Amino acid sequence: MTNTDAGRLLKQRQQARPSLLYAIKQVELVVRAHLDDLLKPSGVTALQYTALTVLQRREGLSSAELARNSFVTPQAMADLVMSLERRGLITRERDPANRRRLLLGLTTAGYDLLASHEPAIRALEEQMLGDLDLGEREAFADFLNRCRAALAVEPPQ
Amino acid sequence: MTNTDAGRLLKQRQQARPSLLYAIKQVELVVRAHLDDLLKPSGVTALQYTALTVLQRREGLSSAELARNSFVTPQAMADLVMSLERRGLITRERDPANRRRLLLGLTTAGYDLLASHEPAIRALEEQMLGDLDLGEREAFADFLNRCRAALAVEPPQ
DNA sequence: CCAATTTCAGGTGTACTGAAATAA
DNA sequence: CTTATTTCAGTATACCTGAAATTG
Repeated sequence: MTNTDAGRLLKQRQQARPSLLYAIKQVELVVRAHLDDLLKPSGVTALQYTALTVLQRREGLSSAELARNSFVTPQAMADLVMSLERRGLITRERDPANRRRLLLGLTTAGYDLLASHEPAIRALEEQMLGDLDLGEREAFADFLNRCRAALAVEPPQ
Repeated sequence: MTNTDAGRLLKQRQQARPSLLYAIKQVELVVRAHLDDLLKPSGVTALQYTALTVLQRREGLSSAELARNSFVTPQAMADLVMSLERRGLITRERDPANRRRLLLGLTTAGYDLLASHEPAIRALEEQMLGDLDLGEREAFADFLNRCRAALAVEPPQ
């Protein structure tokens, strides 16, 4: 069967129910839109905020490790890390055990920024999950973790 | 309590379990990384591919409607739409009932492109869900739809 | 010599704000 | 007159490839 044949068949049945891949993307899109609105006043993007929350949980990561965590190139993460450093939200210090690496950590300003947004972020998550009971939330988290594990070579933490 | 106090408290307990917002973002990140690799040979980005799948399900949308569906500005979507038209994957035709609107539709080349990638996309979804049985998949889809509905003013479709 | 981290250089894609033209 | 859609112009950020320097 040629591609054109396949295309015509697809056009004929015209169904193509939305996939779970698409459903995940849609939820992520609407979450990001809300996050952008929420974070705009403080001048950090959703991407920068996410990087800060990762550093909060795993202090002492290098930029390269952070890049692997987010599936981007080390160069792309370097841009983000430098802008966070310029804003005074993170520090970079040579790893004494391996002088190639620059270990990242949050400054007090970084912690303050996270703390100041925590209530609104928590409220956003609560709005998203409002309809789900405790058991459903646990199942949801479990599904997401299993999906990530099934696609990732190395699960982040 | 000042922000600085909150920041210190957060630093002290050092817990901050990953949120469901973050778990969703992580799954979306790893899916997008796989999608990019998959689509790279054909020269379309994951965003362009997603737009094509939306048009496949809902032919006759305008660019502005597509933009609202993806929570981006009409200008941002116009860029994407024009590049799809330049590649010959979609058509734009004046809506006879409302001559402001340009209705979007897939060309045969557009359908062929979707059809040629369908098996790999389906395999990617299967790899992601490999661990989940049928009942869990239905519950997962249900959770995602309820989360989107809880955050979106207007559910797409 | 090879691998990992960082940095420099340059290019492209994405999405934004602001503003204007057209049509309902 | 107001609103929606599209288009034009300019800008910032994000992310990429390629290459070089440093260290292990």
